Amino acid sequence: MELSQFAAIYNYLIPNTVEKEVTIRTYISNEYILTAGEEIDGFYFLISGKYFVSSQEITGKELLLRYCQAPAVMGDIEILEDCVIQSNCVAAEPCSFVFIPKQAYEKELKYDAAFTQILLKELAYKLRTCTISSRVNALSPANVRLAAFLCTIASGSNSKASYITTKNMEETAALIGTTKRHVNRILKQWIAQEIVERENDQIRVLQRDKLKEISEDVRFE
Amino acid sequence: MELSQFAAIYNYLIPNTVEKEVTIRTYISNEYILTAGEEIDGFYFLISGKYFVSSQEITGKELLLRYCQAPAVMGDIEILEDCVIQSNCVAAEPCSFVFIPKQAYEKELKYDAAFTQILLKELAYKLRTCTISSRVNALSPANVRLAAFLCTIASGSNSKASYITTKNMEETAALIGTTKRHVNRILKQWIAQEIVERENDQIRVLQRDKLKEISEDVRFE
DNA sequence: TCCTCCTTGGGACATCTGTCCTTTCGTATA
DNA sequence: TATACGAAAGGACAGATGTCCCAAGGAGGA
Repeated sequence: MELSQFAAIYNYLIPNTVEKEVTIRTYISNEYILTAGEEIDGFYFLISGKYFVSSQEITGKELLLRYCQAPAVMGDIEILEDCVIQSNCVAAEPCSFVFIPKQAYEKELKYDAAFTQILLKELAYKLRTCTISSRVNALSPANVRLAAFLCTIASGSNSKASYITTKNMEETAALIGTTKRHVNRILKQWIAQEIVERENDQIRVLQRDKLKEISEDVRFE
Repeated sequence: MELSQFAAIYNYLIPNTVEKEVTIRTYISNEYILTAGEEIDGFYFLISGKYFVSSQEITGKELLLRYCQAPAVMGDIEILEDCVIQSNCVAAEPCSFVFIPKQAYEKELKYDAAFTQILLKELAYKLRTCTISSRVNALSPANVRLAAFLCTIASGSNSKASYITTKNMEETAALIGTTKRHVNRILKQWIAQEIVERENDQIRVLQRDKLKEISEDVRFE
């Protein structure tokens, strides 16, 4: 989806913030934006920041579905399918959104051609990437997924070396669909190969190229 | 997505078949409808029959993405994202579609509110189910996926006992993301438990309840 | 300071799954 | 008929991954 179209929507919506019940919502790092199982209240158009989407099985197992940066929309599935929130959305860094209440959409935007085109493109994009990651998740072993994960979250940082805090290994492991134990196994192997090193609660990427090689073009975005 | 809305579209489109370049396309069992990597020529609205969608990795590995029955649409991702065909679509039984050429869509339907709503709902539905199956494929072991697969393809048949032809075990295995060898292992175990039996090239389901239990509510649809 | 609780890393083992290979069997062909 | 070829089942083994558990270390409270 092209940013220019998104920008058009933003420009259209933001000036009307007060009058049309359209507001800006902001979240801090690690804050839950949406929680699976709850009711959706409207559309969220990401303006800045990144968030990640994960979903949970009945068993409690979690899985990273994708990382999102602008332009991105939350709430589309839920409003269009009239269902509860399907996945957890958590801010990966400070995020701000243009928020459009569900009622405002139903009343004023549902048959707005420009708005619907934006939604269509966004949904098609999500579906295509979901299809790709579905295949990848199912067919790639855990070390490939872990490498892809590290590449993804390290993508914003310094290109020479990056530090990744592992304050919560349990959750990190769950996000890529495996266990802490197994992540440790993989890391230990990479440390032996000097691809990464550990220090306190940080994983430092030493050879990003190697990680990219291992991840085989898999990306969570 | 509700069938009634789909019916409305069909009723709207079909009478105009000749004038508007809208045609009916039919396929026999096992025929390829769309092949990944080729160009899309239009929208396909399923009227009758079932097809399945699978995708291939560079490695040649295949994975079942979903089974579709009416109402269902093919070509939406490709046209909206302007990309080549993302997945293979193969008729599971004789299928017929209302076919709308891409140009006809661009010219006459792109800003048609009713048509856009149909697309939106279909995309949202696909995205939701893709999300679910993504998680399931990634987190469920092969026996759960195989049970789900058998339940899905047996769902149309007699409820007491069903026969499934395994003319092509290799492909069946690939579809659920594993190998023929492993499928055999699982089947052997189920035969010992009298959940299924094999005869010639058929798998006969003896205890569908057990399979449903094993499949843990996983469905490819 | 000492105790307790929690988290983390990793050992041991079981299970899941893929790869390779052998045997068997049916079919086609000389 | 005998031979050859190929598909299918399954044995053997290795690697990937999950489960259970323990020891070490850090944080917080008595």
